[in-house]
Amino acid sequence: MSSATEIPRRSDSAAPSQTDVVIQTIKAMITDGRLGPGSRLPVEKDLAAELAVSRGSLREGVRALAIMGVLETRQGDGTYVTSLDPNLLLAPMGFMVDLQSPANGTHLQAVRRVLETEAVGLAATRITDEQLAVAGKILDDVEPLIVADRVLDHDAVMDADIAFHRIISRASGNPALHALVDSLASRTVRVRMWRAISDRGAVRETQAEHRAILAELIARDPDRARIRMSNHLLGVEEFMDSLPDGAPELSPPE
Amino acid sequence: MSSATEIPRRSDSAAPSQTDVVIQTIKAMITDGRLGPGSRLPVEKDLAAELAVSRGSLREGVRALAIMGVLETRQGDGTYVTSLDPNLLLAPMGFMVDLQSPANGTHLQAVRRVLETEAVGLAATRITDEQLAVAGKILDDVEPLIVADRVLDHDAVMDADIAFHRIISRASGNPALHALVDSLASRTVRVRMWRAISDRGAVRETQAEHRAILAELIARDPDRARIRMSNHLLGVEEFMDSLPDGAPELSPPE
DNA sequence: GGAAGCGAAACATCTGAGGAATCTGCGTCA
DNA sequence: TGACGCAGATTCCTCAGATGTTTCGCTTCC
Repeated sequence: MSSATEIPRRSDSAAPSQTDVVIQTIKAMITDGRLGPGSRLPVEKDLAAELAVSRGSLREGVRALAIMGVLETRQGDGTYVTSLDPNLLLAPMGFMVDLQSPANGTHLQAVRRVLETEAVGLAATRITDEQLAVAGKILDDVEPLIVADRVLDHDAVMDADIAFHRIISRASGNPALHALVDSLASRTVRVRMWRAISDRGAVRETQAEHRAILAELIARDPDRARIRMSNHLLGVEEFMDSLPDGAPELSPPE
Repeated sequence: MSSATEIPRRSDSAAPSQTDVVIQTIKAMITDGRLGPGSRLPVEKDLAAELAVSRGSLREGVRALAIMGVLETRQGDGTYVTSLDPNLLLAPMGFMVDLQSPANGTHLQAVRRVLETEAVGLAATRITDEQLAVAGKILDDVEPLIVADRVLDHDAVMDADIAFHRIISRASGNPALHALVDSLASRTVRVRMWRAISDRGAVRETQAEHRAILAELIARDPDRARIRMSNHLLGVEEFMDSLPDGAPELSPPE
């Protein structure tokens, strides 16, 4: 084996904790088909006995899986397997994206650009007239919030940005792609993004790029839509790269 | 809002469990900068008191974060924040990919194709001679295992496949991209993939495609490398699409 | 027949205890 | 003086029991 680089492996087979046993066993139950979406798990006491662990350890494992969106516990009812939809399982990824340092944020942004470019290309031939109308309305509603390259309501503009991109990725028809793009462009990431755009006085420019993307979608032209989206996100990347970096929310010394 | 599909939202603000409090608080500590990579957390007792939860609830939250690769607990020592590297944080995503149904597997495969195509394009201008040599050796070593379109050692061929693609994505120079590609092409996914390839008698063809990709990398030609990779993964997608589908070993009857 | 009420079932949380692994400081010895 | 080994302290790991809260299903009553 080419063990090669020093990949830090947490799951040393040496000491699998009780909680790890729980997680691995339940995962195996699902992949084996013993448990399917919507299935109900045995009650805590029984399952703990079956896996030969205490209820406390079982709960730790179940909770971890619940956080990851695999299981869902309902007090007074029971524990169930979720639908296992991509949106549900990829949601926690946004959590991890938030924890990335700004340096890696640049890398993630590049990934996002690639994926959204693909998404807009797919969407160009699949997006419905209704979706196009909604996207257009989003851009229209934002317009009055921008005056002389200053933003009146940052949150509203950001929400519109999220909604606009989300409609497009959803229209791609690939739920996994949609979920992934959504995770990569979490709210935390976008806060940094819009600060960069705002600092550079590029709010109107960004808005214009959005309109250009929408125009290509209306024209149902995948190639041109890709170019517009790619250009749009490339611009955002440049803004973020030139950001002073530094800690996320920490008040910059200057 | 276009609430659209009935996405089951677990995080109803109505009832944030104690464990959720723990997770959110610790996450906030990290994003705020109060805790950085390598930082040590207060001991269980103190932290539980600070967050006003019992040790058990605290442990559930800490464990969940540990599973996600954010924290690392060392018995007898303490609890620490990990390096927060993309490889570490995106690793659990492979777990979620494994749980996807075959139907969504097709969608994930499409995402993988897009990302790996980008990766190979970036790698073409950055890959080192050493990495090229290793990639070449991987393909050479696999050759004798294939005779008349039959595979002697499935595991070995699959490992080689993983290693080949991994070297390329690593050479892209984008750690986030590398980590993501790695997660999408988990071992479980590849098992299905190679079964499809094998069933279609396309083993030699696949090997030839790998060699074509390597040739373009040696030539340092990003455009051609992209085409080769895209073609390669598109072929794999087709094989998988034509697979009898159906759940692996799922027995729905009750 | 329908609705309100009761009780069982199940998860949520807390508390206390003992065990195992690790680190630290001190003493001993060469 | 330096290295080694041992004991204590620290910390996480696991377990067990008890109580609170929520939900579901059945019964009873109007």
